[in-house]
Amino acid sequence: MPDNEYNKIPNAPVTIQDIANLADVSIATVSRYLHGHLNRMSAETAERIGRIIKENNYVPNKVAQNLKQKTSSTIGIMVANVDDSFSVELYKGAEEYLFSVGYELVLINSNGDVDREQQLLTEMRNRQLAGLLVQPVQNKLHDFTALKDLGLPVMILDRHFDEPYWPVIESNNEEISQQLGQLIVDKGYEEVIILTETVAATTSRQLRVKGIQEQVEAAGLITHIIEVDENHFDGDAVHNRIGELTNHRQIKTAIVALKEPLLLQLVGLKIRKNVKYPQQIGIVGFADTPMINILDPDLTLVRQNPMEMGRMSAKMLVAQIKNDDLPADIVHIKAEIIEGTSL
Amino acid sequence: MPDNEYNKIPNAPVTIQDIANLADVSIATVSRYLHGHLNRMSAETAERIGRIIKENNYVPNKVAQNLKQKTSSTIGIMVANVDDSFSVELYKGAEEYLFSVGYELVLINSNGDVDREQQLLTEMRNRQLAGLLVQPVQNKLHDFTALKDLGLPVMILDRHFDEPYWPVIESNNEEISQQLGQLIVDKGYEEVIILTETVAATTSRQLRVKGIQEQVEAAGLITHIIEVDENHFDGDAVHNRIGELTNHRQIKTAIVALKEPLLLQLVGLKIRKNVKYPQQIGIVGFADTPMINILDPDLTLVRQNPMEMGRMSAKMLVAQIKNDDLPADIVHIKAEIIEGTSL
DNA sequence: TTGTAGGCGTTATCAC
DNA sequence: GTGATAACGCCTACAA
Repeated sequence: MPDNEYNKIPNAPVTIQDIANLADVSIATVSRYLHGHLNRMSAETAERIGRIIKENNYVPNKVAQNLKQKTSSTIGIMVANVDDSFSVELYKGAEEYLFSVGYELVLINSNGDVDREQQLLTEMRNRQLAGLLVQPVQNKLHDFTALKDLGLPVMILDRHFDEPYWPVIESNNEEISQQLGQLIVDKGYEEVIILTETVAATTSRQLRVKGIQEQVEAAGLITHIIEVDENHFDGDAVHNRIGELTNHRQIKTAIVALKEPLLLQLVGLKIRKNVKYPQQIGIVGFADTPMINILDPDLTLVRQNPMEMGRMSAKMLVAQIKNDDLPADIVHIKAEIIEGTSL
Repeated sequence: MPDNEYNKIPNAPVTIQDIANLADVSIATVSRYLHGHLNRMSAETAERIGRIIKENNYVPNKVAQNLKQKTSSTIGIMVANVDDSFSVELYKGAEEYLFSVGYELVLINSNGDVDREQQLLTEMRNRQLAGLLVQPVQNKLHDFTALKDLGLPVMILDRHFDEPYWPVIESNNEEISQQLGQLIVDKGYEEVIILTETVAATTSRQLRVKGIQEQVEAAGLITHIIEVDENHFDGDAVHNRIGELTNHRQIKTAIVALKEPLLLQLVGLKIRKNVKYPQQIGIVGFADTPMINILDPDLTLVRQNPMEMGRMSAKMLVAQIKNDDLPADIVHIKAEIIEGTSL
């Protein structure tokens, strides 16, 4: 049955064929028009096609385009935790750049769950994405090989694997932590408590602990690590543990929160327990949102630049897509220490 | 050229045709296998196909499936502002439900920009999405008609339009604001200051102001509205203005922040300026993240339930997709007042 | 139980 | 200048 009779269902999207029929040309000509090959047709034809496209509100079907072209202008970013503003900033940085160069960025959340990550990864495999930005949940990606086989351009954010395969964007975790350690030493602290989630789970935590310890222990200080579960934070327990470790605040101690939510908890404790900082106890932590400063402008903190990390990773991803080769292996985005009075 | 010779480029994704060749059956049989029609083939065939799919790590090409089926299992959610945890919670609630029923949810950010919203909307039109969740930036959607023509299932979150077309999920803004107004009256306040971004821009703000004013002015109190730009918050200016309005705290005044970031700013001011609350000045605000309570557990606040809003909207969207009809016009998700001591 | 073939909406290579 | 037409990978009547 020829297509130029009107047996369309209502709301059926208009196709290139519809436009061709209405304009009385072939779909090839319409396609040429759409791709700007206006020199290959008469001015009238072009005008007519243009008008009819406008009138009928025609937009090419991306799915068909993607199928044909075996790629799309959509890039995915799989973040570890949308609740974490760090992840959101990664998205924003990447999105800003990608939008400016004609890609769309689509976010999915592995929600800190490795199985979920695995599942989403397989689902993304056959999506005809142009590329993928991944902030892995842990130190390794499970579906590693499947992605490799696919030849899909990938960037790894905020973590790295033992065997690097894709380029990595990270904060200069070790370096900045050394600086922080040095600062703690310089300020005359006698002991250091590191408040963190399970250290072994991510490279960033490992590097931070390493950096701080190196510097601080070289100066003869003792470090303690308190590992907590962010989702079941027991303020009183932590407060008591800190009390024990500091011999009830007789020892001048710096407490370092390796992650913003933990720093927040610490600030909350400080307010509630009415502890006097930083005379005997100094606090400092990693934090990336401006918000925390609204609350306590005097906090000393280590500020990463997740937005820049997102932007840079997007640039490198596009480079991969275009050149089909890998730029650098690993790029460090500088974090900085903002000195307040809490340390 | 027949497809069963190996002229594939390396990394070319394996197709149903490849599997058919390797298994020595037709693609129809493989397709049947994939769709679980195992009764329509011999056990050996099924076993063989299954094995070969495993071995070759085959996953059907979603793009081709979508093109053929004219729909997909992907749902989009366009949020007004990823920086706002409210938007993120909407996403999470929707995602949780959709994931459980086999859809994927993909987030895009209009970033509070109506033009951006417009553009993304047109880009989404031809994406073969199964449905779309939208938290509009303002009281109206521009590309309204284009979406209508498409017959795409849509849910509107957190805003509503003058001419409702799609079902809406909202907080019970007016009702809860009336309750809040009553609470303020009951607590013996003499004046009310409402701190908000431009009221006219969104229905939720309008309804909140309306609810509070109704209740409070019925009791003879005066209300003042301070409209600020969240992104250029001038703490000192707001502090001074509050000072003027309260005759330098001689008048017992309740300050209501209509949005979490503004409440945060208020708390920040309170800390920095060392103002004594709530003897003369009470503060209360809309806030949705638990975080704010870590900082100040004594805050009285209005907590919406964005996660439930996301979940409910997702359910209703799926209902639309399945039944092709609209459930209810508008659903209100209850907010609640958490009483602390700050008001 | 299994295969053939047409079509989903595009793109692009040929022809004319 | 313009139009057929063969893919892209998959689904699904309809045959066999």
